[in-house]
Amino acid sequence: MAHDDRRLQVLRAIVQDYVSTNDPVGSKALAERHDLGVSPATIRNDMAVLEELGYITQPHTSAGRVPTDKGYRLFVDRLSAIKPLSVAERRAIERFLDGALDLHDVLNRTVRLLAQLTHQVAVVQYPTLSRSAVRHLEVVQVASSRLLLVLITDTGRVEQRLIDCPVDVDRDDVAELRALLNTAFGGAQLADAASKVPDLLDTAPPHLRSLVAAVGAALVETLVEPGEDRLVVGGTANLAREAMQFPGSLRPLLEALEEQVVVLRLISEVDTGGAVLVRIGEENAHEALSGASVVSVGYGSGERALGGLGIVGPTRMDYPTNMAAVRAVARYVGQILAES
Amino acid sequence: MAHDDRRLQVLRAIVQDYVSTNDPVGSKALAERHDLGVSPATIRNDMAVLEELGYITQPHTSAGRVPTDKGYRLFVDRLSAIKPLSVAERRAIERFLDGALDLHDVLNRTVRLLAQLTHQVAVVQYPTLSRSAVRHLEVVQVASSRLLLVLITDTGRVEQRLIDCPVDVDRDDVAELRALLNTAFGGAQLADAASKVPDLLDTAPPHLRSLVAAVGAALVETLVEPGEDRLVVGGTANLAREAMQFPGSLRPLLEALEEQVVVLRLISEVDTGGAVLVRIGEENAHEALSGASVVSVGYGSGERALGGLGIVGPTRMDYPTNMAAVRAVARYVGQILAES
DNA sequence: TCTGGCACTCCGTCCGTGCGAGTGCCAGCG
DNA sequence: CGCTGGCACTCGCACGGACGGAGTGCCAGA
Repeated sequence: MAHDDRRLQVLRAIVQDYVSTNDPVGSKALAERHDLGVSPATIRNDMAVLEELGYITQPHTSAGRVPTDKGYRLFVDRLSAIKPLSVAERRAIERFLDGALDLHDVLNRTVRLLAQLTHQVAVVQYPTLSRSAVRHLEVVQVASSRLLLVLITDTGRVEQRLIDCPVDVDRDDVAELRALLNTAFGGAQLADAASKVPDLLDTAPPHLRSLVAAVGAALVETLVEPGEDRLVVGGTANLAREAMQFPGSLRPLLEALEEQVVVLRLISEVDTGGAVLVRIGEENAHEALSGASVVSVGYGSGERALGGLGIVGPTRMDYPTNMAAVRAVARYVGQILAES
Repeated sequence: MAHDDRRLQVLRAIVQDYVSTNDPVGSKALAERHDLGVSPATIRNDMAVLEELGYITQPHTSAGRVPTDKGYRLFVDRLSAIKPLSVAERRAIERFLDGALDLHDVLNRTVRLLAQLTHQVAVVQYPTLSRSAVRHLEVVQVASSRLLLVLITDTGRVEQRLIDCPVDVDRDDVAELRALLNTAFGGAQLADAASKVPDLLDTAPPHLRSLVAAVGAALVETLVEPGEDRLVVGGTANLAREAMQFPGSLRPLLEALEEQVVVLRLISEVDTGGAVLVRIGEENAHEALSGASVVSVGYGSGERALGGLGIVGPTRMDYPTNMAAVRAVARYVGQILAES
C-alpha cells in the first residue's frame, strides 16, 4: 500500500530531523523540509498512526514528535543504509592508525579515532585471549621464590602474571622451564592450553614438576579470570556535550563505563557474520544503559573475530554515519593486526 | 595578635562549613555553628577584612562568603592538619590492595580504591621507566624481519615494542641477541641505557650489529617517547555528582583527563621529600584545571619515587581527609611494590 | 574593641500573562 | 476513499513583576 510506504517515509524523516535538530519535530516542519508531496494535515494523520503503533511519542501534549526506541529500531533495520565514509574520513583513518608501535598503541589510537569520528564514547576490547595463540612464554625470576610469567600472543598482546612458588627456584631450572613451556605451548591456541597442562606435568622432569604445576595453574587462571578481557575507553568528554540527552545525570553511564564488565559483555557479543550490531535504549537490558545506544562490531584478521569495538551514545544519534565509522575502523584495525 | 588569630579561625570555619554544606556561609550561621565567642557583627567585620585580603569572596552582593583559591591555600598551609584515617579505612586499604596479581592489577585497584575513599577522580602513574632498572629483556621474532622487544623492569612494568629490521633475521641470532642484551643491560638503570648502546655496538659480533642498533634505537625511543609514562584514571563518575561545581561543563576536565599529558605533568611533579602536594584552582596553570584542585604525592619503595598518584576534584573539597587518603594509599602501594 | 540595631541590596522563587507551536477534528473536495 | 484547509484547543515556555529572606555595611553605644 502506498499508505504504509508514506508512513515509513514520515518516520524516517522524523528520525532524521530529530537527530539533526534535537527538537521534537512537528508536522509543518516536516512538510517543509521533506518532499513528501502531502500537506501537514495528512502528515498529522500518519503521525497519529505511528504514535498508535509505538514508533513515536510526544514529550508533552502539543509538542512535536520524538522517535521511540522502537522507532529507531525500525529506522535502523529498514529505513536507512549505512552511509559510506567520505574519502577524507577514510584517509584520516589510515593516517591515524598508521605508525602504531604496538598493540597498546594500536588500540589507543583506535579508540581516539573512533571517538573523534563519531563524537561518541568509543570502546575497544583487547583481542580475546581465548581466541589467541601462544607466540612465546617468558619466565623471569623476580625473587628467589617468585616468578613473573609473561605471555605473548600472536595478536601482540602481552600479559604478565606473578607466581609465588612453594620453594626457592634454581636459576637453571628457570631456563629449563622456559624451554619446556615454549615447546609445549608454542603456537598452541590458548583455549587448548588448559587441556595440555596435565600432559606436560607427566612428561616434565621430576625436579620441574612443582614449577610446571604452578605455572600451569597461573596460565589457566589468566584465561578464566574476569579481568582477562581488557577494555579501552575513550571520548567520555563527548558525553558531557550531550549531557542533556540522558535522563538524570551521566553518572550511571560513567559508572558502567568504568565498571567495564557490563560494556564488555555488550561489545564482545558480536555477530559472527561481521555485521554491525545496534542495540537501542531499553534493548540494552542493563539499567545504566537504558537511555543509550550501543553500536558494535567484531574486528579481526580473516574470519575469526579477535574482539569487539564500538561506540556508546544517546539513542538520538546518527546511526547510518556511526555504523559506517565503526565498521570502517574495525576493518582497518583488523588489517593492521593481521600485518603485525 | 588575638585579632589576626580569630580572623584565621573565621576563615577556617568558613572553609569547613562551605565544604560540608556547599552554600555560601554567612556571619550568623558561622556564629551559631562554631564557638567563636563573638557576635555575628564582629564576624562580619572580620569577614570584610578577609575579603579585602582576598581570602574569601561573595558570589553576589548579599550572599554569604565563599573561600577563594587563596583562602583554600591558607587553609591547607596553616589551618588544617592531615586527618588520620580511621581504622576501618586503613583496613579497607589493606584488604583492597592485597591479592593483586601484577602491576596492572595493583594500579587498577589503587585507582579504584582512591576514587572510592575520596569520592573524587583518582589518577595513578605507572612507575617511571627512567627511574626503573632492567630486570629482563626479551626478544621474540614475530615475522622474518620483525621483532618484538619486551622490556621487564624491576618495578614489574612490562613494555613491548615492535621493531622492523632492515633484513631477515636468523633464529639463532635472536637467541644470541637476547643473551647479549641481557648481559649488557641486565640490572642497569634504564636512564643509563642510552649511554651503553654505543659500547655494546662496538663489542657486539659483526653479524649482530645491525640488530643491536635497531634494538638500541627502539629502547632509547621507548624512554623518550611521550607515551612512556602511562596513567590510570578512575572514578570519573564522581565528577558527575559534583558537576555543578565546575564552571561551564565537565567537558574540559574530562578532556584533560583523557589527554593525560596535562594531568601527568601535575601528578609526576612530586615533592622529593614525600610530602603531599596540593594545587588549588588557578595554581594549576592549565585552563581546563583552573576550577579544580589536584592532591598528589609520590609513591615508591624506599626513597626514590617511582611515580605519582593523586586525585583531581573541585577546589571545594575536604583537603585534610583527602590528603590523608592519598598519603596512606601511596604508602601501601609503595610497600606492595617493594615486595614484588 | 565588641555589640545590637537598622536600612539596604540582591538573589531566588512564585505567579500570572501572552505567545507560539503543534495537535485533533471536521467539513469539503477531487 | 483519501487528502486538504480551517479552526479551536492545549500546553510548554519565556517574560516580568512582586515578594520574602538572607546577608551585608554602617553606626551609635557599651
